[in-house]
Amino acid sequence: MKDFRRFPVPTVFKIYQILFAHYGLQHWWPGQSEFEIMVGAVLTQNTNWQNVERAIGNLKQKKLLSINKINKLSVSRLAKEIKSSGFFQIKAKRLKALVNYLILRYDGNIRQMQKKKTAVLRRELLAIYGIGKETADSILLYALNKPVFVVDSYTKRIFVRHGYLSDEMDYNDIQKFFTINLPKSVRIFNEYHALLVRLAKDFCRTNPLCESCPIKAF
DNA sequence: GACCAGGCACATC
DNA sequence: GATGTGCATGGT
Repeated sequence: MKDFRRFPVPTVFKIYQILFAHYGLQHWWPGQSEFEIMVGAVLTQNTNWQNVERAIGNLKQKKLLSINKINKLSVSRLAKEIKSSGFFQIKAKRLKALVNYLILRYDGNIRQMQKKKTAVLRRELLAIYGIGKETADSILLYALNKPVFVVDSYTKRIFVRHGYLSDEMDYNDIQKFFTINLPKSVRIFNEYHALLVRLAKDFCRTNPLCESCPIKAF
């Protein structure tokens, strides 16, 4: 039995406050529409965000960044347009699967989608080809404003290194850890995940031993 | 040239 | 259910 309450609310929240004080607002998710956020969530799978930005920029420039446009594109054409994001063949299929779902289930109307319950949406998203837990939760939190904590490899790495989580904990375990120990707030979940990514990019890369990490100040 | 980046599906045991 | 592998670009 894993003891998720070993580090109660004040600690997990305090770490959030420290990161926020250190880095400030991160303004996530970078994207001008709900659909753009969803596309970014798929394209960023195991991929540097800079490469994703190129791909999204290309789609925008060619006026292809819409549900209907992508629905009409062939997989091979779409793959060509998102090449810079890597894994482009498979990601083209994944994007097609996503827009197919949006059109079939919601007639391409994301506002309609937002009215549904979080648990229902999560099940639906996870059933789409190419959408796993992190991508589904990113879409729920950042595109649909649902209070779901997003776990990624950075989240685990950071909290394992600092001794708050054990290495054998999986996605569900880690998500539960944060959900139990934080107020259920879209704003906090949004900012916390963004801050962890910021910390990982900004600090962890050059300081693998975590020396002088802001989290250590706690 | 090696290594990494905001995962996922699928095969195999 | 756990573990291994393919997918691929662009920066460091």
